[in-house]
Amino acid sequence: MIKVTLPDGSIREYEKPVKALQIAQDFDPELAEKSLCAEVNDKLVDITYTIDEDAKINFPTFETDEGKEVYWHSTAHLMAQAVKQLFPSTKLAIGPAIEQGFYYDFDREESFTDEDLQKIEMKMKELIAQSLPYHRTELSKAEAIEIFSEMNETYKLELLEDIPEDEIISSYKQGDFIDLCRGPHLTDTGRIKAIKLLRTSGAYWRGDEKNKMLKRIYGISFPTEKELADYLQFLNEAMQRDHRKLGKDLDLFSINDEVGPGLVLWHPKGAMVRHLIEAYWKEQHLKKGYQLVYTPHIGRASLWETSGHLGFYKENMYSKMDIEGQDYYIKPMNCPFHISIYNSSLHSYRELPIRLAELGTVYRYERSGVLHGLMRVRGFTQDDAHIICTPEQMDSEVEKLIVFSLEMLKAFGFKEFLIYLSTQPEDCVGKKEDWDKATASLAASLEKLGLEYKVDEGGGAFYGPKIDIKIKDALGRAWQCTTIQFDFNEPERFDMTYIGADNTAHRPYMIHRAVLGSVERFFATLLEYHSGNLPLWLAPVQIILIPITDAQIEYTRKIEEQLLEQGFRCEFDARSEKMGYKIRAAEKSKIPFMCIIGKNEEANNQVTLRQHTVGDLGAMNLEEAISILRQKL
RNA sequence: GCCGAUGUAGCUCAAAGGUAGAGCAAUUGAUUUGUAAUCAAUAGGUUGGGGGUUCAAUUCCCUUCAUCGGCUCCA
Repeated sequence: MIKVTLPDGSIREYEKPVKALQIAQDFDPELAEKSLCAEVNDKLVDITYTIDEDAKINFPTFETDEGKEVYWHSTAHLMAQAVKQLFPSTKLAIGPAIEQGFYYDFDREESFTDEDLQKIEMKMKELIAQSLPYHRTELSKAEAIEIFSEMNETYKLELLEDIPEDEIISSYKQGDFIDLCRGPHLTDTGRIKAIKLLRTSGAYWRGDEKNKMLKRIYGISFPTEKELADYLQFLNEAMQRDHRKLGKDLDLFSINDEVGPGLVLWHPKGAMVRHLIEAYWKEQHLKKGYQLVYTPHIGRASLWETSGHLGFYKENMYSKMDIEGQDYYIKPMNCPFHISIYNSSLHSYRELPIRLAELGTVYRYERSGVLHGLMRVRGFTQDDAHIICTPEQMDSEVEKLIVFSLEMLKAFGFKEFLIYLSTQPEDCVGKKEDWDKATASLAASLEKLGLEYKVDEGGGAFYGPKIDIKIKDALGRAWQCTTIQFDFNEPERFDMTYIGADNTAHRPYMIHRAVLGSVERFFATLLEYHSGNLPLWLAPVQIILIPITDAQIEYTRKIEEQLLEQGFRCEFDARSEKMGYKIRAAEKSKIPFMCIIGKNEEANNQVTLRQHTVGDLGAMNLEEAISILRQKL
């Protein structure tokens, strides 16, 4: 007798071993139709899997992450089959499902062209029409090696080497195509309804740039054409809200060839937004007990030797410059300067924690291929601070910091965050017990605050563990903003001390932290998040004044004066164009409010307000208009 | 840095081995307009840079720079 716990919690008993699919059909025929695989005791298996003992069972559909993963993974196999049929000499590497779709890496001399992709897509559709079953075979390692060496799939053999001798290895076969794979898979290729190959790229074998560069094809698939069309539409919309496009359209910033790649020119409107972000940032930091500092952009080589940057960070630093025979470097980080400020005088434990904050512009070498709009640049401004505290203060400082960071991000409208805790890497400085203590402190704070987070095992900096908070861009790519990092390295190197209650010198703890991360990246994410429709308090131009005819220019000027007096940022469209034209222009430049003034308004001493994307709010007197505006601030 | 694609007017895009064209934006003039484009005229480009092939290159080839999509790395 086998007891099966069904998705709704009920239990059904079977006399004999039974296939998952059968259970699904008995439970809910509609679900059985839609289920892509089975989840037996929290392990994903084929829907054809036979259950021979008591089990808890679930049936993931495409609506679930597990279902999508299986669906896309099977599509990756299908694509590989098509590629092998069209280009038989191609060797297979790996082909997993990813967050949005799947890819497969191939070893082939030639690159895949757009025409190749089309051919592959056509071939995939043929194979879909044949509804080829995905057939699972379990093998010993020796058998697997035999099969894949016969096929000369050297990458698969390399993968096999890493699998322990006694482990059961599985392969999946559909039609004439066989692949080393853990599974599970769909029942057959006919389950895949709508496919699209999206792009090609290069990718190193096993992600290591010392290895051969393979040819990767990315694609996606869906159970219906409609879902595919929706997804392509989403990609299209994402393009519209790309910060690089918005930056150009709204004249916020540019990156100029002659100035240099990765170096940002902030145009007046972008600079206004940045100013507003920074002003808010400063205000908040002062409220939280931070002290503002300013530090130079370059420092002597000896400073960077003391800090250790010339040892461990040299690859990201620009080459030295010579000043009267002395070597100087442009700063990739602000910490040595902040520490120098701390070290400029003696500190008592009573002064701690000391929190030194600076919007510090740093320059880091980034390889040309990684630059990306404002998200990855070579010169950027960190909203940096260093918290120097006693070991006892560490917990409460970390906790305050997490709360503060989330508050700040929420103030700009962000609601969803990805939080990571990165732990001790192999190469690192500091004692293990310090690491454990600091890591535990970070984890404890996150848990105390009830925040969900992922642990990035060994992902810490070499000088300490850290918490990172990431925000997603328009395409769902996550970008790091907040980082809270312990530092066991620099307090030692700079011999930082404070005088304790016992009147002897002690080594303080130091936390590096950036809440927004970099102003450039944060600004970009902010733009994408709001699709360029910045909240009123951040909009570079808040109100555009639109006189309907020249006759109202004088009256409109008076209104403008009063709005400016009230602290609003205004623009005036005095062109001799029709109102509709000016409204269109204002809508396109995403100005939050329009103040439209014709002869009626002037006669009644009123203004007409129109809100961006909302429309006409009607005529009212100026006081009313101002109170509406104030409410939106 | 590596793999691939791209680079034409401020923006979006055409064309083609015989020295480039449109729409929008800009400028000027006319128009004085009631909630997403009034009309006309003008101006704007050594087709990213350098080199080569050719009688002729913006087009073909090489090289270099930059951008885009990834890999790798990170704020």
